[in-house]
Amino acid sequence: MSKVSNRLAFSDHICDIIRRELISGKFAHDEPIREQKLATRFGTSRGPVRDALLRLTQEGILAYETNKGVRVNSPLSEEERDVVVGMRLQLEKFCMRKFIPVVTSSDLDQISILLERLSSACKRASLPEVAESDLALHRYWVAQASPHLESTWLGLSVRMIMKYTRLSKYEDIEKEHTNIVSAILEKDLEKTLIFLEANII
Amino acid sequence: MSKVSNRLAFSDHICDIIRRELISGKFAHDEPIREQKLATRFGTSRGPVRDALLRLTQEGILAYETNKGVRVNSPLSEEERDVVVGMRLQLEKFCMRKFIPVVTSSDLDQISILLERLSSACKRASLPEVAESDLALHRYWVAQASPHLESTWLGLSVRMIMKYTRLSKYEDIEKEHTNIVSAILEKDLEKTLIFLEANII
DNA sequence: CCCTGCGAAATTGTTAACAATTTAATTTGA
DNA sequence: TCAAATTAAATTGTTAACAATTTCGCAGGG
Repeated sequence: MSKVSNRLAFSDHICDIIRRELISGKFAHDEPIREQKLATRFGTSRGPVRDALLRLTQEGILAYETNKGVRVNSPLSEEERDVVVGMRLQLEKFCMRKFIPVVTSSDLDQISILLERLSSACKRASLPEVAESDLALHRYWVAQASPHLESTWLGLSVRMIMKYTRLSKYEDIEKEHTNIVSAILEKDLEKTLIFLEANII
Repeated sequence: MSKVSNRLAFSDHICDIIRRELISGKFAHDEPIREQKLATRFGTSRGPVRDALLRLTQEGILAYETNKGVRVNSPLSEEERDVVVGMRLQLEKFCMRKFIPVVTSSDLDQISILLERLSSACKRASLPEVAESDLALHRYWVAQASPHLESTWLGLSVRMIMKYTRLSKYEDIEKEHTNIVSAILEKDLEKTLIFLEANII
């Protein structure tokens, strides 16, 4: 029997792993996802897998049909993606306005670590790690500024990133986030928002 | 190929019922919600109840802690609510722009029925029914214009409505929606958007 | 060749039991 | 008396089995 972490339930772990794989394009669009297959792969029963799939359905990554299971949702249209980008930007700018005035040195340490992870992933040109550490960095200030809206933010961001074709230019991603973080270090709100807008497109 | 109506899974049903009760304020904020209690109430086992609670957690209505279960999420701050309102408005205006040019007479029939149900609920001053039919009406054009973003819209709308429903005047709600629908009937996009902005606040 | 039923296999939906963890109630000791 | 330790109860996490439903292959007839 596998060892279960104190804090995390199996279903949380499975949810994160599948989300990461969906982001990095491991599954094709409209491909059906079988509960038993994932259960045996993770060495659990179907229960936790089912929990994870239901949550990803609510995030909009998967689509669910009664008695037919889940499949990878079809991609957003260009127009739909533009709307999602606008909503995420609106949300994340709000979080940044709340965050910057109250940022602590501990926050800056954490952010530096997350940025370093992202830079490293960019240098290695590892798509899954770039996508994951990109989200993790943004998620930090969202969670700090407004934990209530963290799940809303995650849903928008994941759907955005799934349509992301820009992810091939790793050096741009690294530069954009370096700019954002250094603006945060200076506690320069306006500059931060400008770099955010340049990044979230 | 005509689509036969699928029997709804029990968890969907439970999810809808609990959401409605949360919207109408049946549970206090931070009140813990027990799986077994709901299971016996609905005459099922804990499985479907758990599915429903996890989905509502992802919508942001409930908050989840490992090994401690779910509780009603604390209400949004004024600022957070303003952001959510802005995001929902952005999304729903997009849907309306897509919807109005392609609206059919069948759509107009459906909308008229939904508006009538809302008016009736307003006249009876029945909070749960007002909240539900309000959402159902808006949901119609969202689902028609962009089914991909329907779950995103639902999450935003439910969190919005939880914060203010009890303060609203029913006659205002009825009038606002009558205005929106008649503008749709005239296929007047600009007028519709104006009435939408007056309603989603 | 097509297509219509008819099973058989695969898959999801639900349940009850058990394990792990948290919460409470009670005991114990200073 | 109060607080820490301990035990008991309640609650969530996980599992395996069973039921309901869908999907697929295939035979038979037009």
